[in-house]
Amino acid sequence: MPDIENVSLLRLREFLPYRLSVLSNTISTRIASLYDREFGLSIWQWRVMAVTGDRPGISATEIGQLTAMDKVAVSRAIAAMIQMGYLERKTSETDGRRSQLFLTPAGRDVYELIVPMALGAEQKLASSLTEEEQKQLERLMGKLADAASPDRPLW
Amino acid sequence: MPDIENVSLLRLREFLPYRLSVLSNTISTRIASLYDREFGLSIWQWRVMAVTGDRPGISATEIGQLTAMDKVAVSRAIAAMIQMGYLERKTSETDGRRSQLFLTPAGRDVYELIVPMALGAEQKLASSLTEEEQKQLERLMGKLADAASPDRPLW
DNA sequence: AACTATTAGTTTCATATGTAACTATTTGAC
DNA sequence: GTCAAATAGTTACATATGAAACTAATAGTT
Repeated sequence: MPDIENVSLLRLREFLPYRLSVLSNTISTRIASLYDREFGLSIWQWRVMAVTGDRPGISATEIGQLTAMDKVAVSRAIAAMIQMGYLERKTSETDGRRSQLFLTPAGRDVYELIVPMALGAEQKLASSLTEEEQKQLERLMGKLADAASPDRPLW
Repeated sequence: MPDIENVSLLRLREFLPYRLSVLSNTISTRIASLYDREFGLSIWQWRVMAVTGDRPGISATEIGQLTAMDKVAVSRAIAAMIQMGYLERKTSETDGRRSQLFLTPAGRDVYELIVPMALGAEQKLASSLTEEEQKQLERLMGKLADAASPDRPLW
C-alpha cells in the first residue's frame, strides 16, 4: 500500500512569495553590483543618493519614508557617504534636531553618472516586456502590495 | 533663470527594481512572521522544511539548489532544525560525504500545520488577482527572470 | 518658566550573513 | 594502488543588520 499524502502539496519553486523573493534578489544583486563596482556604493547608500539628488535639503527621516529604510540604516548610510565626501549635512535653522542633506559636487558627479546607469538597467529589464505588459505588471504589483499591506490579515 | 535639470529623472518609488524589492520584502516579512510566531522557524528553516517534507532523503546540496540558498545558510538551518528536533540526518551509505535528511515525527507535525498555512497566505494574496491575472503575473515574472539572468549584461 | 511627552538621529549590543579557509570523502588519471 | 582534483559539508572570521537604549532638541501643558 502506497504512502498517503495527507498534506496538500507545496512546491517551493511554484510558491508565489518565494518566486518573488528570488526574482527581486536576483535583480537587486545584479544592479547593486553595478554601482558597488563603479563607485563603492551599497544598495542603501545608493537609495539615499537617489532621493537626495532628487530633493536636496531632505532630512534623514524623510529619506527613510521615501526609501523604505529604517532610521538606523539611513543614519549609517548617511554617515558613510559623508565620510566618502558625497554628502554634506547642515543642521536645520528652524529645528535643531533635523539635519538637511545635500550632495557635494563630487556626490552630484556620481549621481549624474549613476542615474542613467540605473535607468538603463531598468530599461533593459523592462524591455523584455511590451508596453502593455509593463502596465499590466504595474497594476498587478499594486494589487499585490495592497493585499499584503500590514493592516490586512494574511491568515 | 530656473535651474536646469540635466539628469534624466529618477524617482525611486517608480523604479521597478525598488518596487519589486519592497513588495517582495513586505510579503516575505509578513509570511515569515507567521511561522516564526507559531513555530520559531526562520525563513531559511522554513524553506528547508518545505523541500525536505516534499522530498525525504534529500541532501544539503540539493536543498540549496531547490531553495536558492547558499550552502552555508543551508548548513546552519539544518543544524538548528536538528537541534530543535525537527530534522534527522543519516549519512548516505553510498557516499560518505553526503547526508540524507528526513523530518522527524515532530518535524512532520509542524510541516503539516505549516503547509496549509503557507498555501492559505499565498491564496489570500493571489485572490486579489483574477485567474487570468495570476497567469499573466507568472508569465511576466518569468520574462523578467530571464532578462535578469546572470549571463545577460544589464548595462 | 518648569515639566512631560514627542521627535530626530546616533550608539550599543546581540544576532545574522557571506566569504574564505578547512575537513572528510570520493572520483579519476596514471 | 597512489595521488591530484573535485565535491559535500562545516567552521572561523569579518561585516551587516535590527532592536532597544540613549542624547539632544522641540512642542505642548500647566
